[in-house]
This record gives sequence, C-alpha cells and structure tokens, in this order.
Amino acid sequence: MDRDQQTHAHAAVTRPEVRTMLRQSGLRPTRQRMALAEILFAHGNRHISAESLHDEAVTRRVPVSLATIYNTLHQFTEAGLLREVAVDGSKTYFDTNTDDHHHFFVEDDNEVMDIPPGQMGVGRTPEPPDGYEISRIDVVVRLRRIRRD
Amino acid sequence: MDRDQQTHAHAAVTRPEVRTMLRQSGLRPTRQRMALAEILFAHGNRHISAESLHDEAVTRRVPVSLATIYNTLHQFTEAGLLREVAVDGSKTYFDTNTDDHHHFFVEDDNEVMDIPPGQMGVGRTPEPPDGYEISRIDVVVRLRRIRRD
DNA sequence: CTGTGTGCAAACTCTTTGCATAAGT
DNA sequence: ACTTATGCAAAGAGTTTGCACACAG
Repeated sequence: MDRDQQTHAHAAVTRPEVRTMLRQSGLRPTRQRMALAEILFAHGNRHISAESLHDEAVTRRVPVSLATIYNTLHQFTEAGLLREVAVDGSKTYFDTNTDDHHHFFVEDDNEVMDIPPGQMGVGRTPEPPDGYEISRIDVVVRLRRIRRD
Repeated sequence: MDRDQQTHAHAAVTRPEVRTMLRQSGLRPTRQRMALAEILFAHGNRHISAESLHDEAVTRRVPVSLATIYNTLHQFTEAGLLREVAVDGSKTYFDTNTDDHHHFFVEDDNEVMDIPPGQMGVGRTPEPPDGYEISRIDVVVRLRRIRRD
C-alpha cells in the first residue's frame, strides 16, 4: 500500500522546497502553511480530511485553527497542489496526488486509497449531453471488509 | 433527456400499485409514504435530494415534515426502492433507478442525471486489496456547461 | 385499542464567515 | 509600515434525534 503508486506526484520534502512550492503558487509561506504543506507532501500520497489534518497538526505541536485548515486546503486545491476527492459521506477529502487516478473507498471506516494506476481504466467515455463538456471522470470502487462469520 | 434510460426500473404508477409496493417492503402505507412514493415513482427515473422532495411535496399540498422525508428516503433505500447516489457536494441524492448504472453530475448547478446504459462501461475491474471485496463501483462523469465567451 | 409513524424543535456535524489581532515582506 | 493570514466564536447548511401526538390496522 506504500508502493510507488504515484507517477510524478509531489516529491517535495525539504523545508526550502516547500517554501518555493508555496511561493510559486502565489501563497505567502507562513508558519501554518509551511507546516501543513510539510505534513501533506513529505510522505508520499495522502488522503486527508480537514479534521484529520487538524488532529495531525495538533499532535505535531503545530498550533493552527480549524478555520485556517479549511482556508489552506482550499487555497492549495486552487493552486493545484491538492485535489478534492468526491467519495461518499459528508466529509470532504483531499488527495495529495493530483494525477489522473481513481479511488477505493472503504465503507466500513471511511478510508480513501488510490487505485494503483493501470489497474483500472474507464472503458468508453460517454457522450456528454449537448451544451456540456466533460470536466472529469471520478471512479470510486467501494470496498467492504470480508468477514468470516 | 427523458428518453427511456431505464431498463426495468420502477414502473409503478397507480395508487394501488404503490400500496402493494410498500406492503411488500414491509412498510405501512401511510399517507406520507404513499404520497412520497407516488411523487418518486410515478414519472420515470428521478434524482432527488431531501430538500427537493420536500419542496415538491409541499407544492403538491402534501403535508410532510423534513424529518419524515429523511426517514422515508432511508427506509425506501433500505427496502431497495431507492439507491443513494454518491456524487459531489454536501447534499445526498437518491435515485429511483436502482439498476446498475452511472451518473453525470453537472457541476454548475448540482444536477444529477443517468448515463444512458451502454454508453459507458468500466474497463477493467481493479483487484481489491487483501481482506476486502468490491461492494459497488460508482462512476461520476462531471460535466461543465460549455460557454462561448 | 395498540403499535408504528409523524411533526416539531432541539441537537449535531461539517464547513464557512466576520472581524480583531498577528505575522510576513 | 502595509498587507495578507490567522484565530476565535458565531453563523450556516444538511441531517439526525427525542418525545408527544396522530393515524393505520
């Protein structure tokens, strides 16, 4: 599950690189944004919710408010550093892998994971109705834990 | 958009049929459930949210509370009369077409529509991780209105 | 009658907003 | 200094819940 399922996703790890990344996106490298970017991009692909990112930040002694978490996630998404994942549930998830790919969604515990590229291809792209164009195709393969009762 | 994109979905229309449908699902045919079922199943496939169903009921002079709308939608879903559609956004949508099919989602105005069957097939089904089995595959083709600026 | 369903209002979760304070350049 | 970000608390949207009353069988 930790194999290289990213193709050319963020490899930024070091602090200076994160700083540059933010600058290039037109975002001032503030304490919070730096810290959040490091959490997000330092360890390969991740799928996080506002709450989980906040928890993680608090654990790492990075003082940041939930409001700032939301601001930051949206700013990063607009800047193309993150991708919003539309799975089920009321929560919004963000994916640090912005490549074209699809997701598994574990229904039992609301977990999102990437589907390794190559494992899944959308067959025929449907014809969009008149006046519309396709913006994106999202595939969610919903999983259920196998239980041997 | 109103062509026969349903395969064998609900064709129940008449009041007695709706009554039977509810009975068979183990639901007592109360005023509200009857009225809501008629709204839902009388006119081909529909994609509705709790709010839109409530609005429609109010318009038709069917007195029903939002709480009952939610109850009913969930009961119908459990009974297999409806299917919950996981598209984007905070709202939950329900589909009167319970067949295996996928959806267009118009980003501009949060509208859900069926993708005509045959127009889209999932290519290769991905291998679920160990200990998991696939419960369902949801494909959402997100649409954007074409604008000639 | 008896039990299930319904309506109302309050509670809850997730997310957004307004405004004073703090931090970046 | 001057501008943009942050934090807090309050507001908002969507959904759920608890309990008294109403209705179906």
